[in-house]
Amino acid sequence: MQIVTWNVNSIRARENRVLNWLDQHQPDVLCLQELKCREEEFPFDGFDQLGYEVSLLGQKSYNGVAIVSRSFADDVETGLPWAEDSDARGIAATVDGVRVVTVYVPNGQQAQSERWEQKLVWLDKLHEWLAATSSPEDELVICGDFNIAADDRDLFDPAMWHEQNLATTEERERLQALLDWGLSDALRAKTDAAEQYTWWDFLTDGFVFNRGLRIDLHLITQPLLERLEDVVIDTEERGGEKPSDHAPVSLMLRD
DNA sequence: ATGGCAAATATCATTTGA
Repeated sequence: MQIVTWNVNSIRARENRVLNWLDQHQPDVLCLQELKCREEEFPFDGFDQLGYEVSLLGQKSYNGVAIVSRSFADDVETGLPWAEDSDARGIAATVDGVRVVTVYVPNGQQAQSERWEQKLVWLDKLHEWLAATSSPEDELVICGDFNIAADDRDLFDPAMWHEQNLATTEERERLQALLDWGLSDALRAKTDAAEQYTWWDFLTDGFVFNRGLRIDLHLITQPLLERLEDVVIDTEERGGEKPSDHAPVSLMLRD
């Protein structure tokens, strides 16, 4: 089973890229973040034609998340991690027996800022929601753009990033708390290697110089850890004309 | 003193991203 996470940075700007990738790779589940559109603006037709269904939570201009699946998406839940959140940042569904949760964690803008404080609260709420609705014994994956570099191997310049937004102790503690509940960072279960980046900046042409971050993650429970085959970052998709600034990341599970 | 890019909005400039 292949479960992919991809921050597409606008589904309308990336429609052809996403459909071509989907057709070529044929994953079971494709989780998308940063749709940047309302539900009525989502390009459903191309997904239909490839034999996929789309469950989504849209929002004008910002955020927006979707679960694209080959099989029926059961028990779709939106409004995560809490019902009153005005941002479209979370959706969950059960596909082929696996509970798939995908999130777009708030960016935080700058360490110690008001947005950063809200990011910490959002992560606390995600933890509360998870603990209230799920068990570490479930076959469950939380994937998405966490906007946190788990440790210094996940940063291109640790000295420059020291205690900066995405790399602060407080953010890393929130991520660790999720792991302590009963999740494993799937890529780290496979490799200790540095430079396993999933994002490269547009501003300074980061991809060309491999100045990237690993911020797109799959966190999996023990039952899925036992099925873990590999995690594959498709850096090729970051190249060419008009890519997203994030690469698709695939969780490969044994049947 | 803080550039450089990309996307959305209805904009000819601002916000957000990470």
